[in-house]
Amino acid sequence: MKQITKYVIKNSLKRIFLYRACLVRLKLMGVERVYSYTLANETGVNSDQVRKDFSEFKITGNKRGGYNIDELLEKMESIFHRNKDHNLVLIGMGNMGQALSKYSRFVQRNMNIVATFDIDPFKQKQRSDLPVYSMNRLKEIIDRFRVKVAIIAVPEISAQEVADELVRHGIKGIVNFAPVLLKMPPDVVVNNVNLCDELESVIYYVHKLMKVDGIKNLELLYRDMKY
Amino acid sequence: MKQITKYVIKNSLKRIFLYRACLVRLKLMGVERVYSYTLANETGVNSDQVRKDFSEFKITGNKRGGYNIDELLEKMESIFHRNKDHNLVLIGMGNMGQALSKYSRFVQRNMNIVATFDIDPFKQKQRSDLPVYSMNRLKEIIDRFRVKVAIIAVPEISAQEVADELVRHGIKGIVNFAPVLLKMPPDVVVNNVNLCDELESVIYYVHKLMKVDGIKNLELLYRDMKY
DNA sequence: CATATTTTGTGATTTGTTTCACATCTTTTT
DNA sequence: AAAAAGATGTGAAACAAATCACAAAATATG
Ligand SMILES: NC(=O)c1ccc[n+]([C@@H]2O[C@H](COP(=O)([O-])OP(=O)(O)OC[C@H]3O[C@@H](n4cnc5c(N)ncnc54)[C@H](O)[C@@H]3O)[C@@H](O)[C@H]2O)c1
Ligand SMILES: NC(=O)c1ccc[n+]([C@@H]2O[C@H](COP(=O)([O-])OP(=O)(O)OC[C@H]3O[C@@H](n4cnc5c(N)ncnc54)[C@H](O)[C@@H]3O)[C@@H](O)[C@H]2O)c1
Repeated sequence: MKQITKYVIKNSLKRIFLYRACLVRLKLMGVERVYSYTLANETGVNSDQVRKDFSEFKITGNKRGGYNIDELLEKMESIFHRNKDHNLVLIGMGNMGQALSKYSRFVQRNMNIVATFDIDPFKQKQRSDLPVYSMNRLKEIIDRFRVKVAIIAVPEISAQEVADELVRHGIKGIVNFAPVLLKMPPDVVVNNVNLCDELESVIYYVHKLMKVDGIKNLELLYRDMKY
Repeated sequence: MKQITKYVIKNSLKRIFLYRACLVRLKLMGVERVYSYTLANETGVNSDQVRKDFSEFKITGNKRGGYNIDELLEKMESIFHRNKDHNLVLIGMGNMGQALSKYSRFVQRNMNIVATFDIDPFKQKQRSDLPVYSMNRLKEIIDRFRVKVAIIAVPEISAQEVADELVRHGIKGIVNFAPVLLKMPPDVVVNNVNLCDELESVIYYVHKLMKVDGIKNLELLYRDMKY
């Protein structure tokens, strides 16, 4: 029962990520407690929204006293299952795959790429920080490290095939950099990251902004962009 | 007059990108005409939505006859200003920058990275397909190629500073890979691409899916994920 | 050429999200 | 200790997005 599988990160979840990043920064600066409007200012949303978002995720603070940063972060960590480590596999060690494999922030956030895979025997021989295996060791590694989430960075043409194999071996979540919609069973989460689209949408909005004349229209446009 | 600047690609715009990719594929397969439900099937949305989206972007077809693929694509090209070329600059030729600079699909979609920049003199000397300049040639290149949109792939710590410089030289749109919110004048469009967040959100939804028991809850979850 | 069929395009309706407004709780001040 | 001030948390209201439903148009059929 395969179907086109894709999802959009809910805006409220996106904002939660924003708040968290902001909290981490404030904590480093020695701040201990924040108010909804503190977070609002720092993240460019409004304070009602901050509180509503918190309410959606069952996060509470102290009336009048705001929120204790440590408590907030702890709650968020448990919401995002960051108290445990998450093992990942990365398929495709081309340009994109190499860059991702070297990205240290994944580890900082408890997401460890335990191994990478490529069909190209040459790529397998290159030495890099992470092992590059051939595809026939996929099952072994996924089982050994109990991997549930994979990153696909193979060419468009191979993406579906690779995704199918991943799912056969028990993968339940995929971040897909190939610009294709994958057909997957409904219990697999697929997040498509399409960098061309991200760029094009900026170009689109820039053109729109340049065409706008009056202040009125500008405000309408900002609304449109969810400013 | 700087402020936190960010925007979210409207879902309707995201879907338009989806339709276009699908149309390109169908055209290659020799298909000439599509119906709203064709696109709906291929992209996993429903056909009412396809028509509503088209209506939002002033795209029309023939009653009973559906849409002619060539006409559709032409209209979309003009909506996205793809009839003209778009020159881009890329700042930061580290792991991410290198990968992006080699991504051929940008060019296929009329987006040309005309030059890249890095403060590291060593990076400037490496030979690559694209020139790697020092930052003091930024203005010259932006002016010469009438660049309006830039890609930031420098470390978090330098991103704001680099963005400020870009804006001083006339850049109006930024795709920012550094995990920081930029403070920008309101007439600059900033699209933050945060790959950690993309991954974490998948982990989040995978956990949610695994916890779900009944079919009922599954449906609720799908709704939540904008399946 | 009249009738049946199919598909678009869009108001009307439903569903979802954001903003508003204020009761409630907590801390500070007098 | 009472009053004032400041912040949260959450229904209600306003706004936005998605789905429904159907008239209107185009094509096919007999
Ligand atoms: N390079 C970028 O900046 C960039 C940006 C956005 C998206 N992408 C997308 O990411 C994907 C990879 O891009 P890239 O530039 O790294 O391409 P690439 O050609 O450099 O790398 C692809 C890698 O995948 C490997 N591969 C191919 N088929 C495979 C298979 N069946 N199983 C395992 N490995 C396989 C190849 O050996 C190669 O190493 C593409 O879909 C591309 O569209 C790339
Ligand atoms: N590598 C990844 O896969 C990845 C993924 C997502 C996001 N990012 C983000 O992208 C950015 C770059 O990541 P990276 O892995 O390529 O880092 P990197 O350290 O490999 O590269 C950064 C490059 O920027 C250059 N630089 C530093 N300061 C500069 C300045 N002021 N002006 C011009 N150039 C400057 C450095 O010389 C270096 O070449 C970071 O913000 C990172 O968080 C990277």
